[in-house]
Amino acid sequence: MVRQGGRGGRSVTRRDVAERAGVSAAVVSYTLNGGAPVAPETAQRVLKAVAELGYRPNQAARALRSGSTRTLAFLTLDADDAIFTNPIFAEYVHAVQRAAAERGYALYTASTPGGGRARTMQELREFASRQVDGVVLLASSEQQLDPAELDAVGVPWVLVNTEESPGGGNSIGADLFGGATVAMGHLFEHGYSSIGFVGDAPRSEPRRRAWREVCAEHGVEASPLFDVDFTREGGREAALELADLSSPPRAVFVVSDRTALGVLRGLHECGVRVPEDVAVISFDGSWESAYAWPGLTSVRQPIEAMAAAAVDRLISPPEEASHQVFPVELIVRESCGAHA
Amino acid sequence: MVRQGGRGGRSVTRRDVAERAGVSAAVVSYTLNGGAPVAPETAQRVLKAVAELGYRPNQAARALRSGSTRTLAFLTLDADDAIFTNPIFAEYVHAVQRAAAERGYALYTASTPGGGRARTMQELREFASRQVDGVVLLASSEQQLDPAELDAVGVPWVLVNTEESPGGGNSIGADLFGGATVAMGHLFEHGYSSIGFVGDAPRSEPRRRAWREVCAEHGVEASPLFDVDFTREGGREAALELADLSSPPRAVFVVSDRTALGVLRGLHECGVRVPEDVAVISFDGSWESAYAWPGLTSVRQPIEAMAAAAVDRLISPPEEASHQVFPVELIVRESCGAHA
DNA sequence: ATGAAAGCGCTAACAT
DNA sequence: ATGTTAGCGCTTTCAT
Repeated sequence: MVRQGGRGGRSVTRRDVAERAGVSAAVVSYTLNGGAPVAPETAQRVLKAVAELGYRPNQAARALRSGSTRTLAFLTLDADDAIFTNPIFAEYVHAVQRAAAERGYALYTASTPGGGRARTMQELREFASRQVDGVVLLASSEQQLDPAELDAVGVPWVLVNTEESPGGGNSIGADLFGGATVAMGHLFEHGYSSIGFVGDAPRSEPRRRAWREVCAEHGVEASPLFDVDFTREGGREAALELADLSSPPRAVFVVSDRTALGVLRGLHECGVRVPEDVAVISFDGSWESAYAWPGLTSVRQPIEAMAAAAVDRLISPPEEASHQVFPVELIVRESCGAHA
Repeated sequence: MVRQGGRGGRSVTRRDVAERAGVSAAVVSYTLNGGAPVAPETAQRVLKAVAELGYRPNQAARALRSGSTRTLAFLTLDADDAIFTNPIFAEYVHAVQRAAAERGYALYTASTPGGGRARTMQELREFASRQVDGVVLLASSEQQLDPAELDAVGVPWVLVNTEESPGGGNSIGADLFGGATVAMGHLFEHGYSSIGFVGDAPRSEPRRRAWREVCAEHGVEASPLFDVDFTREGGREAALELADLSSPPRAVFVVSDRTALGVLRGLHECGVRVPEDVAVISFDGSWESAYAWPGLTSVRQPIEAMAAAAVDRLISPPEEASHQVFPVELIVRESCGAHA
């Protein structure tokens, strides 16, 4: 018969340890949490008893008492499967998980499968009732959040993968505009003078803005624009359209690796060579970009640093909420045709 | 000033609700949990108060009292980055997360970055002390677990992504042997008669066994064997080796999509055409395989079904521990050269 | 340096 | 049908 869980009154409690060590229950707590000085010899006995009994403090009780569960949550606000379908998102969860673990926090993960804002708030309240110490929200372009409404739940939160929100609040994002500018500059530098844009981005979106402005600086028209889904299939469709054009652009800038993978696939299908016929440059720098064929030149987002910053913000909230921008880095591979 | 969390004595408790609804605290509980009959009209008042106050039961208190947190944990026993680097693993976490959510459970995720068995046990105990109701362990080929040791922690567990363990315990896995047999059969059926094997698998591993046996049935030598890392880079190295052979095999069976992606990449680098020069068939059926170039023919693992089964096993443990095998399905795409 | 005891918010057994 | 009450295991204040 297998013992079923630490529950059911079977498990070792602080009382058992106290008895075995011949001290009061309080001393066990002191020894373990350093709430008060304990004689070295006493501590020794307590620790021995803890080890012998295999005692682990009941975290539910600790949480009830202290108000903190030493737990964070990660909430994906995107379409249901984005979190495992978009490698950069998967990397984000993992990085947050690691950052949390390093600081002694456990991590809940959840997603709101297309439920919109109401669903997000519901999930946030669920985590609040689970007494989490903070929530990392992975932004989606579709879902507009209201900082005030978020604050009202009473759980510290930070929004990642986002631009600065006019509503304020704590948020973290990569330097999209800067990265796209560098990428576009790289393309022009290497002699491409007709550059298309692939992605699901509104006119004002930083990457799209950078595309337009850098084109303007070089006196060429920013065109064509492929406004497609932020998925592999979206990228593939853009490629098919492109291949059908009478005078296709000589290069394309794609908003994300996930979409770019679809572009690559679509171009292959049509027999369009990369980079000989069309050069491709992309954004994210996920591992996927490294093993694509040809290797995808991409603007790398510093996921680890951003994840760590997000966790730190939750654990020690800054005086004032703000948006934090992280620098990006162009990783040159084969798809842009400029590889050494 | 932002309110900091549901903790700190600020939050709404069952008492507040009781007062506002003009009932005792117990009735609030009854209304919410159905522990006892409540007059419809009273229930109405309670629910109204709950809504007005935005009350959510404190889960720490509930857990302390009832012993159940309605929480599961997902623990990856693999190299640190496998969970986001291997798409099929990422899909697994997500599927478990969904299955758990559908049943009203939250999910912790964690990984044991190369810490070996001791680290795993430690993590398991950590979850036990957090009063989780069960743990899904995602197996790694490197780490051998001892069911008895696992049981001793006192948390229900189930091992997924594994073959039957001689030590017993609850486990779940896909029909590796059957799937590989079908894949190999498909290759022979389409006229390939020299088939290599790429993967990090011991002699007795089901996929490798199937490769050997099906080759034997067709009277051909099972060769060459590329014993490489279970990573993209491993696959790439195998491809480079293969391209260097004086008489390379006409097809290869690769143990996983992740490795196969590396193979594809390596073959492209060497100018080896797929499937014209070498056909490739793989295992997992992750989304990655669909958008590879050429589309990867792969044996699809029923991740969702296995994830759901894992969660069900934890929530309602079977009388007797056992290993459960799930059927797989061959998805034919371009890489095997047999696409319609 | 150590112990006694209050109480976190909840569920459930028992009383009405 | 509703109220009263005893803890769940812990941290922490206040005594000693």
